[in-house]
Amino acid sequence: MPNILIADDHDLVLDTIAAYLETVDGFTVFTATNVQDAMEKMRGLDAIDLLILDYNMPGMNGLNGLEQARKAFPAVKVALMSGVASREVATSAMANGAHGFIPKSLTAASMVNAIQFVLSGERYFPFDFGSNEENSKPNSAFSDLSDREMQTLEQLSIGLSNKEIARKLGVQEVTIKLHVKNVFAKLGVSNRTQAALLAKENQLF
Amino acid sequence: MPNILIADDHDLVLDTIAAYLETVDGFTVFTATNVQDAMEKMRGLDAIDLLILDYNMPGMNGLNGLEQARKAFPAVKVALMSGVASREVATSAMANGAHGFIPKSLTAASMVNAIQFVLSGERYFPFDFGSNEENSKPNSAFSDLSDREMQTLEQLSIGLSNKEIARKLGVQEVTIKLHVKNVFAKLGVSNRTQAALLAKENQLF
DNA sequence: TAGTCACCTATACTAAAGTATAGGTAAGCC
DNA sequence: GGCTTACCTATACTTTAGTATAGGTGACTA
Repeated sequence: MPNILIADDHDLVLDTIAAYLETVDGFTVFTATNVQDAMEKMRGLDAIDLLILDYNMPGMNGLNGLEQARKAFPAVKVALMSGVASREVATSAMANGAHGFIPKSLTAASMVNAIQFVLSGERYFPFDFGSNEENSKPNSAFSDLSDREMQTLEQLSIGLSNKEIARKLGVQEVTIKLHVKNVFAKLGVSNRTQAALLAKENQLF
Repeated sequence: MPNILIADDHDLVLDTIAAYLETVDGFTVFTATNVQDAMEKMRGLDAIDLLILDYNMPGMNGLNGLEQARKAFPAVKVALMSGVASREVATSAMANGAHGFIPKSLTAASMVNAIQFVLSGERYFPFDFGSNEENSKPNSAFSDLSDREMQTLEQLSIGLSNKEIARKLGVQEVTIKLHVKNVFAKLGVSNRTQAALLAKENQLF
């Protein structure tokens, strides 16, 4: 019953996935090799239930391809697929209207499950995805911080001013300014907003 | 093929879900009405592939029941099910070794999908779960922003300075300062860091 | 046509943020 | 004892951030 259009510039990947999906239930699978090709075939076929887009593909330009497809065919469910994308990319894809994100590390059976999820109206996001790399990177940067610098960063990440932080930690404002400067240097950022965002992204507090 | 033990203290819920799952493929379903009952039946049956625990059930004590089951039967996959739990509870359940979290708001078909996901070795977590309450509040605040104010907030949320934002939007720095001030007032914050964090929390960009 | 709203700019100012340099204290280590 | 490190403070300075007030444009609307 469901018609699926899958777009990937690697023919080998495209063909094997398409072949596998064809063996499932009543899936009918169409293929494309880039975004423009996909859009044209969407217009031609007119009965696609799910569009699967490879993230690293000519015409995608980050999430532009996703946006483009969503605008042109608001009724069609769109899932992104990638072998390399970061968790950040994946979540922002979901935030931008994707109905699912399919990492290529999924088993074939799980991929079918994910697709059926999306087809049934749910949204699919792999729970474990990307929690490894990003939990190893930050530690190396944040672990350089001394105790006081960490405390300063914590208060800074609530949006407090230097003066407020100073009062809270029981020291002079100049001292906080010093800590703040050191935190910037160690984290490689250039102002407090960036520092706060970095801390938030790595869920330090 | 797969044997499933489902535990819930509401007989009506328990029976209907069990009956529905029995109709699927080759599922064999067993039932229990509390944690102790479930543990005893696990020992007796000895061939359970998946244990589904209701979060609000005698003997659960928050996530204690989950922990108990995980320790006694490390090889058995455990999923939590709940109609009321917060997103926080759900994520901490996952962090404590649950293989899946099933909100009772799922459709029956989606529940089967989720179960099959877990049975195949993946972990399932509903993507949208708990994002309603927290996304309803902010919209009322953020929707007050004009186009330019929204664009300013977006750049501000990357950690750019007023000067950089001005260059990027092709206007004078004073203009950005004006927008920034208005954004603060509309969002009810007192500096750019707080504004950026608020935007991040609500996943605006 | 008068009113409203979003937008942009200008001038002027106060407050905070951020940088730089110097120096002092205490604790731990080879 | 000399060395390092984390910590705190001081003075002095430049740069942003943030506030306030005033004015101009164009678009849309009662």
